Amino acid sequence: MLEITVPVMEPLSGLRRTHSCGELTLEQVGREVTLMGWVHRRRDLGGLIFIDLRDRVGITQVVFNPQTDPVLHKKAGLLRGEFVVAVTGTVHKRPPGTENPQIGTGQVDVIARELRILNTAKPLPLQVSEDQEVDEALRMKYRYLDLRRAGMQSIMHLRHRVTQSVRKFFDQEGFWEVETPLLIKSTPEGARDYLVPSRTNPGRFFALPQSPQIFKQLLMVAGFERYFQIARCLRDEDLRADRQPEFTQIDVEMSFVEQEDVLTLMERLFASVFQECLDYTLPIPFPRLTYKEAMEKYGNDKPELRFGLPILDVSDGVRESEFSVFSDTLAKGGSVKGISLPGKGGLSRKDLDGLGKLAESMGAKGLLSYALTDEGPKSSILKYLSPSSQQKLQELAALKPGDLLLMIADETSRALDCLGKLRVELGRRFDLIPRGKFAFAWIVDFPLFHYNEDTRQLEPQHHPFTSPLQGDLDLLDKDPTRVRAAAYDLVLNGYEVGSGSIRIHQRPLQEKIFNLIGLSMEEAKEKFGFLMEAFEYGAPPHGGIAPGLDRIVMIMAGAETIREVIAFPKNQNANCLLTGAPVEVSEDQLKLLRIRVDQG
RNA sequence: GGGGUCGUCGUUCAGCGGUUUAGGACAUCUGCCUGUCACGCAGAAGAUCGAGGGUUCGAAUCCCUUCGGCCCCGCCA
Repeated sequence: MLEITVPVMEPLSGLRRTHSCGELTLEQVGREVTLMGWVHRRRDLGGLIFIDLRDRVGITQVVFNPQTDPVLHKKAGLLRGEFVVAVTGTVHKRPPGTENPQIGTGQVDVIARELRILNTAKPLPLQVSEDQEVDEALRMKYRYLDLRRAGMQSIMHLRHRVTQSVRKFFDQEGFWEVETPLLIKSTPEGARDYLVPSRTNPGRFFALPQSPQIFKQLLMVAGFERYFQIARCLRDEDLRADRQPEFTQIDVEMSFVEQEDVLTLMERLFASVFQECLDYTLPIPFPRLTYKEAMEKYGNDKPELRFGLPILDVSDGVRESEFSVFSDTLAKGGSVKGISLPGKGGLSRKDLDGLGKLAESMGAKGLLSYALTDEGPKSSILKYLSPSSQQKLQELAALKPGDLLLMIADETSRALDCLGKLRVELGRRFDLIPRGKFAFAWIVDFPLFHYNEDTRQLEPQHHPFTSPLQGDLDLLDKDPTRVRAAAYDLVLNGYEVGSGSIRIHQRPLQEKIFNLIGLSMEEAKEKFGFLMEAFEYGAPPHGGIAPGLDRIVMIMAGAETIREVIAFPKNQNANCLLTGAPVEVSEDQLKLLRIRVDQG
């Protein structure tokens, strides 16, 4: 008898997989099958050996019996976690009482006739077969193992289905998928560019695209009319849980459309994608809020709309109060803003202090409360509030018995900002945010510009190719900060997941905007002359949007960070912990590019 | 650039100035086990407590510095 003591790696040599590990049912009983995959778990009972064989699809139990084939059984005893094997055997109905209802293939097992060990595996730095939390740095270093785990497989499969669903939708709608260049001209406005030196043009550099913006507009000038691209975008900026240096946009541009056309198309896109990929019916149309409404009701331009608790202006309720925080704030033109918390009037002093601390950490000077308890109104500033003030306050906040009103008095924008952050945290703490809900919304009527105090210069809120709203054109000269843009953001569960606009398609207006943001005619020509020239050869009116694929999939998957939905993400320092990139390069490489590194 | 937080066997977690020879679970190794399915049982090996410095009779534990991970501010047209 052949004595096997160490696993020998064997070739496939013609062996073909007949089934996946996820598809065997009672239907295949009696048939000989060949499965290939990884040893997920082994249960060596001394006699019988059970192997859970895993592939991308599922898990099938393979049985090795020492009585039917002692040599094979001995070989099976050498198997360890994550060995790669091919098994040929017969599908059997499991003996009664040994079925496993937890897996789809649990009615059957495969009695092995042949086992080939295609590769071995060392003991693992992280457990593929278990769903425990593992240090993220370790996951990144061994990302190929991390990606084997069920959770990551299902997320990456979801991502695949989303991109396929997006492609199908756009194809049906008559859009052409076009690839735009990765090596492009650097235009240092906005985010920092990743630069690529050109060996054939020493001393000159390409930039990697922050988005395909200009090229998709040129495609409209080219008469493509409807374009989309699953496009990689690159920005050399600092990272966040929802920001990676390279990320993917569903880039879209259309000719002969107005804002409404883009919005409704996107609503149909996401309704279709969510239905197909999650079997979730999105209510359309999505709610639309103006930028101003969003700021006033939710304190930011990407409101979390899975729950209510809008911010209220209660200034009128405390206008007559002699409490100096109120009077001073209002005298200086600030506001008193509040959030009404139904049923939370019974919170203890300690709870309220905790919320106060929280508000302070969010930039508030303090948090004031007013509660309607069983024993009547309760507030640390009760003595400053006359009965009529209280009456007014209760009306403004629609307070019912048992409710709590939290207030911040400050410069209006700061009060809104703090309450906006507080609102979301209150939603979390009091568990007001429904799980499994997807609340899309549009934010519209953004200002075209914002004023940068440091540079004393108007800057585009979106980008300089955004068209002003038709009705606000006359304000461009009079009061540019009041000009609204034909721009729109798509918001989902408190994340900005897309941003778009109707573009400028006429040279004179484009020149005017460049001028207003302080770009001289020379600079404008130097940077964007080719675009303005294109506008002179019959550019159609056009507009578009670019939803962020990573963020949307992250939210669909219920993941906490964008890294969870990217196969090989960077860490917070924009390093790849798996490959070690970025790395220093050799003197020879630099010489070829005529680059010297300042070791500073 | 700034603020916060974490770092203990391969993994995950406990220990947070002294009954610690740093403990459990999983993984690994050895033995037993023929219907297990997170198999079970018995045993073994495995950790200079991220690194460096300091305080102390005594430091995984307190302090400082530093490195690394994560979260946030700035930044992201």
